[in-house]
Amino acid sequence: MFKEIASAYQILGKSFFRTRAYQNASSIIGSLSSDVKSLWEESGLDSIQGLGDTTKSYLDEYFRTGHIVHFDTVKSQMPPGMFVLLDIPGIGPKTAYRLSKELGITSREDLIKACKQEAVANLTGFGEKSQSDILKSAQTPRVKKDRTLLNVAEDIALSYQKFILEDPNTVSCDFLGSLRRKASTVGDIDFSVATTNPVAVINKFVLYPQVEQVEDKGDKKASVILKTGQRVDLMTGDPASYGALLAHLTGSKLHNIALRTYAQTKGLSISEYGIKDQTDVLKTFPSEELFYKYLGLDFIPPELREDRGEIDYAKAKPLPKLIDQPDMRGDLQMHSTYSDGANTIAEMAQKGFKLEYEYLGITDHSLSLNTKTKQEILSIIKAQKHEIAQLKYSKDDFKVLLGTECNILSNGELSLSDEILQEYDYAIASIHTGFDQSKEQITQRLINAIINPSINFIAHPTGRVLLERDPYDVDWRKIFNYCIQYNKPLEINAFPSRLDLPDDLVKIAKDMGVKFVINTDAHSTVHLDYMKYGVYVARRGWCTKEEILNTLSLKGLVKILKIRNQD
DNA sequence: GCCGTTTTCGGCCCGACTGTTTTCAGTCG
Repeated sequence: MFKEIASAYQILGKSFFRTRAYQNASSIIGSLSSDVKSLWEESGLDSIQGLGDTTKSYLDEYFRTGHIVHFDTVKSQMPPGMFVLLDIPGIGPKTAYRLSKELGITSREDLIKACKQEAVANLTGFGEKSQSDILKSAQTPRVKKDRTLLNVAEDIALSYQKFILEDPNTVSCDFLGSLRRKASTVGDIDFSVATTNPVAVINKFVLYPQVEQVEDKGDKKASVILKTGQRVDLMTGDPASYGALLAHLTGSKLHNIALRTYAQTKGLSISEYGIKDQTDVLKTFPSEELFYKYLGLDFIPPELREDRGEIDYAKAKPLPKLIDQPDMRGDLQMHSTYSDGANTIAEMAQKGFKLEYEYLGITDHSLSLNTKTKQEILSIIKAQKHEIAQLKYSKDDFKVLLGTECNILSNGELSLSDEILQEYDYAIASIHTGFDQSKEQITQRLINAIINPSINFIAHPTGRVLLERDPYDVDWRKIFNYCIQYNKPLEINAFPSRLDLPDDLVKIAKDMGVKFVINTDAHSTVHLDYMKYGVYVARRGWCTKEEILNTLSLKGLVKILKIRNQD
C-alpha cells in the first residue's frame, strides 16, 4: 500500500522526498521479520525505527478500521489498473501510469494484447524494443515462491560458488545480500567476485549447468535464472576496491542508506567503488574492515546490517561480540524413533558426540494419557533411560539427557502430569494444536507452561513455518516478562523452516533480559547439522554467548536450567 | 514525510543499465 501511494505521489508530482519517505516506509515494513500488526499490538510501532508519526498513524488507522481514507482518496485520482501493472518487472510508476491512462489497460492480459497490436510501440517514448521487453515480462508467469529458505539458498550458492572459483580469473567470490546477512529467507542469490578480468568471470558464470536462462549480461554484472527458479546475480569488482563493493552489495538497503547518510555528516560520499571526500578524490579499500575503519566505525558483522541501530552503536563503542557456532556445547531438542524421528537414540547420540558436544538431550513428543496408561508411559521412560545408560563413549564427559517435548493442549493444560514430567531430566513445552485461538488464549497457554516448575523452557515459541504458516497471535511483551520473572529461557529453534523465535523478537526479548537455548529440533542425524541456522538467528538478534544457555558447560547448564536427576 | 555530532529547519544515498527522447528519463538494486 505504501509503495502504491509512493507511485501515485510520483505521478501527482508531490515532493520527491515525500515520495521517497513512502518508499522507505514500504521497505522498512517489508524488511521486518515479524508481522507488523503484531508489533503494532505490542508497542504501538515505536520499536520500529524510521517510521514517522504520519506513517504510524496510517498503519494505526488501517489496523483499527481496515482501510486508510487518505490512501483511497489518492488512489482514486489514478487510472484504474495502474497499480496492477506495477507488479510487472521493468514497469515503474511512470510507465504504468502512461499505459493505463493512454491505452486504458487495466490488467496483465490487456497489456499483452496491446503489445501484440503494436499499440505500445506507437506511444511516444516507447519503441519496438520497449514493447517486446514489456510483452516478455508480462507473459512471464509469476514465480511460485519469491523467497527461498536460507538453507536451500545456501546449498545452491555453495555449489555455484565452487563453480565460479574454478575460473583462474576469480580472486575471491563471496555471498551478498540477504544470503550473506543470514536472513531466514532469501530473495535473489547474490554473488560478488574480485577480479581484474570481469568479462572472463561473467562468461564462466552464465555457463553454470543449472542455469535455465540468462537475464542480463554486461561488462560488470550478470543475472541468470536457475532451473530451480531462483534468480542469481553476479557483480564483479577490482580487488583493490573490493571492500566497498562487498559493503554496498551486502546491504541491507536500509543499512546502506543509513551508512551513507552518516558518511555525509562527515563530508564523505560512499559508493560501491570507495569513499570520496569533499575534494572528490576516491579512496579505495581492498577489505570491508578497512572500509568501516575509515568511516570511524567498528566492523559491523553482516547479520547486524539491518538498520536496527548498528551504526550508532559502531560509532560509540565496540559492537557486542556475537555468539559463534563453536560456542555451542549441546543440543537440547531432537527426536528419535521413540516418536517421529528417523534415527535411534544411540544414532542421534553418536552424531552429537561426533559434533564434539558436551551434552545432548533427546526430547521425543510426549505420549498422551488418553492413549496410554500412566504405567505404560513410565515403563517407556524406563526403557529410554536404560538405553541411554548403555551408551559408551571414548570421552567420559559426554552426557545424554532424557527430556520430552510436551504439548500445551488447546485447553491450556499440558499433555503430561507433573508427576510424569518429573521423571524426565527436563521437559520442554510447545504448542502443536489450536493455532487459531485468540491472542489472549494463546498467551495464557504459554504463560501456564512458563510458570509450571516442571517445564524448563518453551520450544518454537511463535509456531510459524516459513513460507507456509503464519505465527499465532501472542502478547510477546507479556511472555517475555514472565520468562524473566520465572527464569525460563525461550528456544531459538534452528530448524530451517522454523527459525523461531524470529530474529527481531529475539532482539526485543534480549534487550528486556530474556535468555535463550538454541536447538535443532532434529528428526534425523542429518538435521543435527542445522545448529548453525539457529546461531545465525541469535546473531541477527544481537546475542552474545552469555544470552545462550547451551553455550554453558553441563554443570552450568544443570544449575541455570534446573536440569533434574544430575547429582 | 523524516529527522538531528552544522537539530525543530533544511536537507535528504549512489550508480548501472537500457532504450530512445542525441543528452536524458525510467527502472532497478
